[in-house]
Amino acid sequence: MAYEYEYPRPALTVDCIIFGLDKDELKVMLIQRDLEPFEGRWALPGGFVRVDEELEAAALRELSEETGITEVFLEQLYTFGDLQRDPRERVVSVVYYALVNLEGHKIRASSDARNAAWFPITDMPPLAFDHDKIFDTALKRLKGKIRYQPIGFELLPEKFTLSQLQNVYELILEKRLDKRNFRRKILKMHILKELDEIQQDVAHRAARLYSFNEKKYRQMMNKGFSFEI
Amino acid sequence: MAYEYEYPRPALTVDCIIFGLDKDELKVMLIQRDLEPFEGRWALPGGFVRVDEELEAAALRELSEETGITEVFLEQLYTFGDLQRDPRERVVSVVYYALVNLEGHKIRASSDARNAAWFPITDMPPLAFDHDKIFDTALKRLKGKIRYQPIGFELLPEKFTLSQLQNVYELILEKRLDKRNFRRKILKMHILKELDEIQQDVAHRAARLYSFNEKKYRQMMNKGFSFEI
DNA sequence: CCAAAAGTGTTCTCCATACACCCATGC
DNA sequence: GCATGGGTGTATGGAGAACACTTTTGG
Repeated sequence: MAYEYEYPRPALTVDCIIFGLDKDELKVMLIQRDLEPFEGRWALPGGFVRVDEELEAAALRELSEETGITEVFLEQLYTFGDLQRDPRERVVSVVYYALVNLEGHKIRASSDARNAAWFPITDMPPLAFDHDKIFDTALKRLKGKIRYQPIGFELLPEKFTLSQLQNVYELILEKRLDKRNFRRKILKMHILKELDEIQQDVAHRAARLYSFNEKKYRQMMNKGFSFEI
Repeated sequence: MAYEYEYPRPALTVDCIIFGLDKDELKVMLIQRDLEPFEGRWALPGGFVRVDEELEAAALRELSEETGITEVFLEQLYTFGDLQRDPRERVVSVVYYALVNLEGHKIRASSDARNAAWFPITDMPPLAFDHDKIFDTALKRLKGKIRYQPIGFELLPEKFTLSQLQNVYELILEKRLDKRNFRRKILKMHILKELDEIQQDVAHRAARLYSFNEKKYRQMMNKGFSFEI
């Protein structure tokens, strides 16, 4: 079956840039291409948007096909449309970024035959298409956004310690934070629920666990509260 | 000439939401549709992306065709792709927002037969398609962005008074600011050039004129300075 | 001389920052 | 008992917020 249009149309794809926290490292999921162009190169997962499919649904589908993840923080990043970004034809790509925790979910590396892997953001291979540019844009967005929206929690398991949370901020902002000041600041916001549980299986004093109180956060947002680290 | 594809493709458009400052009011440019669907309704200017045209170039072309403006602040806002946003067929729209000054440039209301006009953001008519949603998104972005990026200047003529600048912030943030604190804060950043000129033709004491020192701003940005109101 | 907006300093409060030691636990 | 990270308080400086009057100019 073929479709006819009066004017040529750009192709429309979605790509996903999936950030995952693995112990003390921030990583990105990449897929090794098995076809030309850029055969053998690593690339962001993505694919065509079906004509009867929402953009976000397409991103979720790609994400689920590649990683098996279903519940995840997902947000539109930017739309990339440079004329030469794909050597085959004009392709405009709406890019979403996702934040996941690699310990909480058991994430399979890949669901199909393609080779998929997590790469530390400090040690990325050269990417196919304009995906290096997309990666830079995503990282910049992440750095900006984490300071004034509570997305740091999305990278952690539901229950986490304050040190883990601080570690997320230090990784993304690329600077050391003062432990006492960080704790005072984040606790003063009253958006964390202090649990009656402690860390397990660590070779030192076990830390208290907290969870993000999203309901409270929404209530406070509606009253003009503004998150800021 | 017709083009064939194996799978149906969504159509791709750009829309522009153009904010203009007119005296003490923030306005948006709208175009009255002369065709179905939504005949007679007001809508954001926009049109199809040509297959050999950059996204931003398409936005600039629409903008120039509708307003005659060529040099203008333009930035990608978001990509809207809801299945039912256009009743005729699946249309994905990459939306850009622009900031212009209505006094500096002589902006014609419209270049073609279509009816175009500026509407105060506080008094908008119901819009065609999902353009109400786009408008809300744009306004939210503007409110967020103006606080930490120097885009307020884009709405003013090259030479402006501090009161005019304060007025821009008050309009967009929808709150009154203290005159002395505002002046102290903005001047302390050293990103304004104090000109040897004063306001003309006002029925009261004439204020000093300033201009935005973009070069200095860039230099400071590279040294880690961060703008914030 | 009146109306309208320009321009200007000080005080107080609060928050960000800097900083070091003892505690609990597992091995 | 030792290594490892957990957990805690205070002092200081700087920035934001609140606040009112005089000056300049045109009409």
